[in-house]
Amino acid sequence: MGPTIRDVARLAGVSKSTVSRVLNGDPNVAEETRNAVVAAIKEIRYTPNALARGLNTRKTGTIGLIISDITNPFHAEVARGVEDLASDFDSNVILCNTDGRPKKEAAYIDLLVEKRVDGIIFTSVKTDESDMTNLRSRRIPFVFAGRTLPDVAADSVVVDNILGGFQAANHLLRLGHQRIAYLAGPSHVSASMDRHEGYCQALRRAGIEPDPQLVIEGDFKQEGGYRAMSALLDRSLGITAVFAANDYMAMGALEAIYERGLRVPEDIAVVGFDDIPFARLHLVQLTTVAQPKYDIGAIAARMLFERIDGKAQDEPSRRVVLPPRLVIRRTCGEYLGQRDFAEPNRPSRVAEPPVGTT
Amino acid sequence: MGPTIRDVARLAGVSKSTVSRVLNGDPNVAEETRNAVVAAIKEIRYTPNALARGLNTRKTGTIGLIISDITNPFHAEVARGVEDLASDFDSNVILCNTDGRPKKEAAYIDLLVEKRVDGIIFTSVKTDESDMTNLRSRRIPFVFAGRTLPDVAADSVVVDNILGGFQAANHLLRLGHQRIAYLAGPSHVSASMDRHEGYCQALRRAGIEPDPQLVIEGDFKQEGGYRAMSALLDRSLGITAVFAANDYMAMGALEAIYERGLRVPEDIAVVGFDDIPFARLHLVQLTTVAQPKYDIGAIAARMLFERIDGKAQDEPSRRVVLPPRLVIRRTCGEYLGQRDFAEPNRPSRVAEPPVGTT
DNA sequence: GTCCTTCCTGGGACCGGTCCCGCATACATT
DNA sequence: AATGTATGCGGGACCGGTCCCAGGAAGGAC
Repeated sequence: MGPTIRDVARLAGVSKSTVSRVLNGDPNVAEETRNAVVAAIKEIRYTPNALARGLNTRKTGTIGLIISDITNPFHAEVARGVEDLASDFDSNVILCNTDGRPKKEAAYIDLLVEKRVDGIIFTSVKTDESDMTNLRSRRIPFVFAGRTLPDVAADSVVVDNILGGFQAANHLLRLGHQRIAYLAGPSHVSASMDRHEGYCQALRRAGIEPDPQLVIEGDFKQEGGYRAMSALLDRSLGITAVFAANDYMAMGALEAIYERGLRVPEDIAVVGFDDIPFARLHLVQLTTVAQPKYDIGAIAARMLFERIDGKAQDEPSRRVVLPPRLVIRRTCGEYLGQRDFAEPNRPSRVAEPPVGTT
Repeated sequence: MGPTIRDVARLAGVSKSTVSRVLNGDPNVAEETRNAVVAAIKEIRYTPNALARGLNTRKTGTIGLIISDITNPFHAEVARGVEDLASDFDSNVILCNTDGRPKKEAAYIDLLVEKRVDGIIFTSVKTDESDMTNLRSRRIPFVFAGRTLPDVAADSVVVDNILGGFQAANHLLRLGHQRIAYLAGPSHVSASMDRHEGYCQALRRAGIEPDPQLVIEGDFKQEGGYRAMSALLDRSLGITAVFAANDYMAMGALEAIYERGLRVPEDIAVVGFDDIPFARLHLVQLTTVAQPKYDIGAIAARMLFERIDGKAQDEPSRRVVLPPRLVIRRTCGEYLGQRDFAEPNRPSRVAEPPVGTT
């Protein structure tokens, strides 16, 4: 259909090998020849066919991003980090929303393998081990962003969830709270477990034995946070503060609290996790533990490209742990009154991934 | 590297043509032969190479999605609609964030053309006409989602922005407001212009001549909404209500209003546009004009695939106009007190695109 | 002048599929 | 028995590039 490399060759009066050389910036081409080829390319508006190229270079310049739901602002921010970095590496990102369903995930992986993507980034929550070994045997590199799979030896970049949980609980403790509830995520998610672990550590360090009654499981969504908080309040357990495993659940919790005519933070203090955009809204001012969402994606992508480019070909798997950051706003009572607009979350230059090998 | 179709053929004792037939579900294959081939495929874990296939079928099963920023919840929702539908059509979506920069957009288009995507969906704001004619000449179908380019004859699906603007202003008018400000988006964006047009129509119908002083330009972002609203309030123009061209700017406006110690809706009523998730937060309860974001993406994708599959090959370009929907919450004073959780925004079955030809 | 490099270029196998064409066999038709 | 037709399968050109290999021309060393 469109013009091919042969058409260019014919017009420029050279062989297709030479055109190919020009296309790939081979220095061993006479200036004159190069100009002729470039002119011919312009003239017939030739665009190389990446399929044909990929067929024998075994590089497609495309990576897959497996994500549970791009509609979730946390994931959107991670995705943005991934895409920006891919763009720097002249790569494209294929977006795959799995809604956390293993079947969808497996189907997507198959598709990505068929398309011979250069690598895959996983953000989604559950992942089948057999898929991993499949990818491994096909030598398709992959990395986990924002989560990790205990048994799979693979590159990953995560936030220190234990530390984050500790920071959240510790902040509440130093404000004098003693009865602090934890709104957990689904029990199989390691992030939620780790945050709980940090919460327990903080309590124990303060000489308080964690009370299992104060822990209730949610689903990482607003509705679940609302229900969990409502249930907690109904039991009148003397709670004065609550730490939600993510901001969405904190949102639901706030709602439940306000609905009962209670005040935040006077009656109940609230801390979230993630620092999604809504948390910094003037009306909300949620105190929360911020994750470097964009960096998680960007660093994961950088690690992936290092594998792809063969720089880190056969190194052992690396695990980058990023620090969480407590952002103090209004919902715990230390509101300082200043505006707090979206901070620039797109570093002009993404930092090299901190070394940290496992 | 990996096993090829020849390996399968050898193992099954047939020719590669036959394997290809099995792969593509050709009925003219003996049951026995088919079984042998399937078994061979299983045994050596063969995965067809989509590059090789695409090279001569001229179909890649991949579409491009050009978007300004996936981090924007409006776009994320549209993207989700696109991706879900692509998935139904066994296609993948390549995500391209342009930040509205024409240069980035042009670069992405080139890349997508090189990869021979089956089609492209545009959501981003500015688009170079020459890129369009380029795509046209290469016979790569494309459709606009959520916006339209006046001079380019192409498929598009948009919300009726004039009607939306009318609904917003009309709602404020029937609540008794007379001095209604409009926080516009960038002046070159047709959506903002159209919403302004609807706003003017509503005012005129109520016998009020629109006052240019009450219109101020923002940037579709929170910060811009904050600045615009602050400027407006500083001028003491007797404003009792404000219509923001999108929810982000409404957020900023709310902030400016609260900062001055004014109350919403008692002192100033606020209406937004889009209905992004934050708008329904209990703490915010923003009255706004909802766009069917998911459907915009899904319908755009459906239209694109109709072009790709040749069903709508040479039909004239179609323009689908979706109705906006006024969602009354708290910020205008008709708060009814009921909770308002995320409504199910993923239709199990996406409606056929309403016919409507241009 | 001969030989060796270095630079530039062309030829052609190959990447891994699809698909057209042609052939063999089996069975129905006249 | 001769002819026609449907089914099942193999051979090989082709999609549009990359890249190895070989060869010619030019320049330097002896």
